[in-house]
Amino acid sequence: MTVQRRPTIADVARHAGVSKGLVSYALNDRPGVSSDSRKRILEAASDLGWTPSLRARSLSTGRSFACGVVVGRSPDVIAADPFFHSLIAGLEDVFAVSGQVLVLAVATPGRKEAETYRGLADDRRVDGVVLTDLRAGDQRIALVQRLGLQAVTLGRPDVESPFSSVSVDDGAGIRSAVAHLAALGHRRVAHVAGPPSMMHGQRRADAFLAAAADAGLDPVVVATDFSAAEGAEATQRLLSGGDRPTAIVYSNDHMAVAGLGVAQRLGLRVPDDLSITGFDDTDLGRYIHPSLTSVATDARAWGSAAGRALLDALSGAAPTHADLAEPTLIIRESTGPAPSSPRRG
Amino acid sequence: MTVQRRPTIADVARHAGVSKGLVSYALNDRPGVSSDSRKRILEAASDLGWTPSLRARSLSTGRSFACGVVVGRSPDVIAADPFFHSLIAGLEDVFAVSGQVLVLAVATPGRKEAETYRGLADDRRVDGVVLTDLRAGDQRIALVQRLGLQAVTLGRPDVESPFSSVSVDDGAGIRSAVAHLAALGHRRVAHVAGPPSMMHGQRRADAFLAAAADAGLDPVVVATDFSAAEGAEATQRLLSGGDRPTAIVYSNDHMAVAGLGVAQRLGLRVPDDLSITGFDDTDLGRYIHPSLTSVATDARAWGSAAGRALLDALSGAAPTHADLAEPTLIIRESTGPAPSSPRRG
DNA sequence: TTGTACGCGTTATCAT
DNA sequence: ATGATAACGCGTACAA
Repeated sequence: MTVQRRPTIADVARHAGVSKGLVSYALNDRPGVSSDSRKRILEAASDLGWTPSLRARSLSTGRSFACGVVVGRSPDVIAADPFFHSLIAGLEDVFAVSGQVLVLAVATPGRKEAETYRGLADDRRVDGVVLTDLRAGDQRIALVQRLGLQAVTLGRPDVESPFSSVSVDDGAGIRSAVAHLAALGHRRVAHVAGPPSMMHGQRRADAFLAAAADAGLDPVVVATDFSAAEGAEATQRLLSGGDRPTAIVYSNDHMAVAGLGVAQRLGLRVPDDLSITGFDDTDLGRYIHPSLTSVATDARAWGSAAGRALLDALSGAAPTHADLAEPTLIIRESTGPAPSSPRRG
Repeated sequence: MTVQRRPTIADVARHAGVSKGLVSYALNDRPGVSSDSRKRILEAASDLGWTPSLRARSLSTGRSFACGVVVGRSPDVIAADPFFHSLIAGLEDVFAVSGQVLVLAVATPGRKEAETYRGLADDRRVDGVVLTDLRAGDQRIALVQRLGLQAVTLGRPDVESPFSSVSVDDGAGIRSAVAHLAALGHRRVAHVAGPPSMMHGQRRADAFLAAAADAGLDPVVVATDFSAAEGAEATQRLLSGGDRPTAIVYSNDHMAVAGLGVAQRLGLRVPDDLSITGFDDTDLGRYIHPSLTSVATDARAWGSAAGRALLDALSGAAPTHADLAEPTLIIRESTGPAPSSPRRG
């Protein structure tokens, strides 16, 4: 009675009457194997049901066959952001079919981001990482490079980077929102932005100001940390000030929903007194009342594009810079004609 | 000029003047090493800055030092559920300090759940998994056991299980919501439930019915898939029917917010005409108008308790069954006194 | 084409 | 009781 043991490469070699090394060559489709031996080897392998051992391969190649995402945002902010789930689903779409695995690490106040990357790198728990929420002068790029990891950035960094990037022109999304509002007759428009330290926060704010200038509008921008709390607070400030905007463009849906709550609490009707737009087109926006006009990006497609770019880089490809389809504005009930000005009414 | 190379156990052995094997024994605190040698070995290791190679250890022990979470819900449903982020943060709190890594896998319609578990298991990408969203007669328990993985379940399964479980009495949360509504004078109350196939969906529905019976209320339950879309649809049905409820208890916040939208669209005032309660106490509930009365659970604590239980199991501990603190009802603006009945008004 | 050394920690076996 | 030695896992790379 023989113990059920997983077949090793040595078993295959014995079975095919060749050496271990040759088996490895044959199975990796490399030259230097006669077609006769190759056939015998492949046959033996399939006879025995052999599959390579991940851990042995890992030891001899130094690769881990895993990629990582480090979540650096505070749990509260990220917890409510559907973007990440979609992104991760997109990454998984790609990783799953290529034998990679996705490692998710959370940087906490206690364990800083840099340490988290270092931890993943010095055990080489991952071969590469996806850098999300790019920041101005992002230190992580140099860090990750120094740690010897591959990476792909979501969006083009503003610093020198040896890594591929996959970008979405979220500025275009903001521009279409502003154009939509301008066409509806709004003049005094506000933007509840993300933090200027985050590139997409800043990029959207820049796009907002540029689009407002183009349309000859009177813009105002308030920065937040992307959380519902700060979104609500910013809205409160904007609406209780003297020269109140008639439209607010939010940098994400989450803040837009919170802002809607604030407006309603102040007795303003949306969109009659105030138009609002979100960003991300989350599921919920469709069902609230009024339903939310929002900029739709395809986070899942973004994730799979990023995953592919990372895998390419891991197999030695040169860095590339891909631009995904422009986001589109989904117009719903939360935007409407600007209220006629008090002077005219 | 010598190449900078990571010190191996052989280097430590040479440095300490002993054999490789003895070094391993010493470093793993195993008997058979004289205190003198042990001291020399530990010194040599720290001199050289030696740390064990994860991949070598992995190869020789067969462990991967990673744990997995397989997300089985459809991306749309999960994308909006903050529960997972908090859960994962809690798991990471524990894993990070114990050298484990969290592997996140997403089961898609294309790649079924069972295959996903199998994929993780036969390369032994993970040593154990966290089973979330337990289902009635959950097949995954037998599957995971057959695959030779350790596991911990979130909630007690209704089938024989060799694994530890960590539970939250979400039924108590629902009961407190129903009691709150009963105290406000509501008689005709509805529950927009999760799917009966999911244990927490069913458990909450059961708790709702039991609590309603206790309070002598007139209950109705509608099952959904936990999505905003079905939550909205269920609400529409409930509110356009003849004997309309004066209060709706939702099985999650997401559906409650969608339901709120539907009610407002129908011209109902919340809470004057209709009271609603959510479950999870998500961030957003605080900021919408009216703010949402909701059952608060501590998903992060749940995650870390589950993580600890899994690690214990991996180091050979017997299965345990832990119950976490009961969820609490956070009362906000979306619940109020029952409208006086038409007959009396 | 083939045999063999290598990567590296763990553990079983054997010697003192 | 201590310690050394060698086998093990398994794919890869290189010299023969």
